[in-house]
Amino acid sequence: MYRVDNEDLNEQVYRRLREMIVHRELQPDQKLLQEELATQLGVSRTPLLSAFAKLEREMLVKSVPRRGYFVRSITLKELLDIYEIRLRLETLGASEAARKCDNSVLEALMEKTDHMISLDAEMLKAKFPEYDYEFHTLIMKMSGNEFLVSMVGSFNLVTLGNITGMYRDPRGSLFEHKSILGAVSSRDCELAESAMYSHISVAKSRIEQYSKDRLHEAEER
Amino acid sequence: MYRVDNEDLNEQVYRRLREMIVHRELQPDQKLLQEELATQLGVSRTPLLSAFAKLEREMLVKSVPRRGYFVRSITLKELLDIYEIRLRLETLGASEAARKCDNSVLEALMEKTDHMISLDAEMLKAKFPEYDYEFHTLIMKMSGNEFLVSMVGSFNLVTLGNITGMYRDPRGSLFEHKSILGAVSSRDCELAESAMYSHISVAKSRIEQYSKDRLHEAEER
DNA sequence: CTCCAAGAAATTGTATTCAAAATATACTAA
DNA sequence: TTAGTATATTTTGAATACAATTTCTTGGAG
Repeated sequence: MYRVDNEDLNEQVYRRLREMIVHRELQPDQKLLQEELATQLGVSRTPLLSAFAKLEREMLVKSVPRRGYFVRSITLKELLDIYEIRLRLETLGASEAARKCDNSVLEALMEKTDHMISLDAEMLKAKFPEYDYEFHTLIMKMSGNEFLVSMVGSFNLVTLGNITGMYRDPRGSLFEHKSILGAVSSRDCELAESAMYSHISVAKSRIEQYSKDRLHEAEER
Repeated sequence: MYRVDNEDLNEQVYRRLREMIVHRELQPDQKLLQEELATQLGVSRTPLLSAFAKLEREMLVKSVPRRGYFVRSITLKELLDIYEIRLRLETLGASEAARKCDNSVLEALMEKTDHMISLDAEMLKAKFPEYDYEFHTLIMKMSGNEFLVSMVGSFNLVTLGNITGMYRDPRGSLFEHKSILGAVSSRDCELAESAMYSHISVAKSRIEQYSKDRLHEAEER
């Protein structure tokens, strides 16, 4: 019999570091001092290095040989590149989710979305990022394609850690989520796909707009 | 001044292991004995573990805590899931490549493709997998989206290691490659996208057909 | 005062070590 | 024999150790 619960230090350290990066406890471009981090996490450098290797392939850190590991900072171009990919992958996921839709998961997600809508502005702003990550992950899970889950998952993590300050009012997102869920529950693949497409397009335009504004600001000074 | 050439053991070991898996020197589901592999590669277990961590996120190995690392075997469903994703990602890549196309790379690739066509059947069969990997990678590079390069790259590696025996005559692929290149060089995004779409669709159907045949065979026995 | 060089300190990359867990082996009892 | 258990061996997970490299510091020289 296998022990599925078993989680080695590698994995724990990996998860914790990932969290620290996404939550900005570790700043972009910050050098990851191995001894310091190891002490802080109460482990040796060995599991840390394996965690770094994973995070590297997930674009959350970068390695400069003989210089160490650094939190990877994402440029605007890269962020848009990621959205271009999410546009392709998450539409696929939504379409497949509609095909294979599991009602129990779907209902729970609908309830959660309604619950979010009922929150007041401040509370919503605080809880939205986590919820948003969960929403997108669950849709991908419904698709039954594990690769989608893992890829979209890491893109969303990168996104999460990098769009601080460019968030729009989350309420709009929530209504978009509801239409996606509606399309999925009615098993309409094409509708689900297009609902997801516009949802992500909106977010992408928002980022483009934000970057244009910042450029403008810079010019005016 | 940075030393870009610098490649630490981690990276060397990672590359070598990846090669060994794709070339089937390490069989699917085979347990990766750390001490043995380390000795064989002339390193200690430390860099090996970092390499494993990377390969794990690349779906080439899987970790079973306290039991070790194993070469990941891909099921037919997973292979088809991968093709579904490639269909989405590589069409995006082809379209962007057509938009930003760099003629020097393109011409080299065209020549290489023509050269491949001129080879005799046996030679072609031997050299095709490597060439195919390069073709798809270069198209993604032309797109200018680094994430596409790395994602499609690892999918192609997984594919490469798992479609042994289901290869069709590569000559057909080469002609499809030529139409993709044609579309890219004429900067026609939509045509490039659809050419890539049908190219990957053909490969996908081939796999579906193969799996049906195998099922049939099994029933007849 | 600034720039550079030499030496000291810190940090990384990698090997080695050791404890804990898993696997294999040998022995005993039915 | 065969199953089950105790013991030995192997293997993993993780800390420690150490050499090589980078970074910091200090002390001139211009």
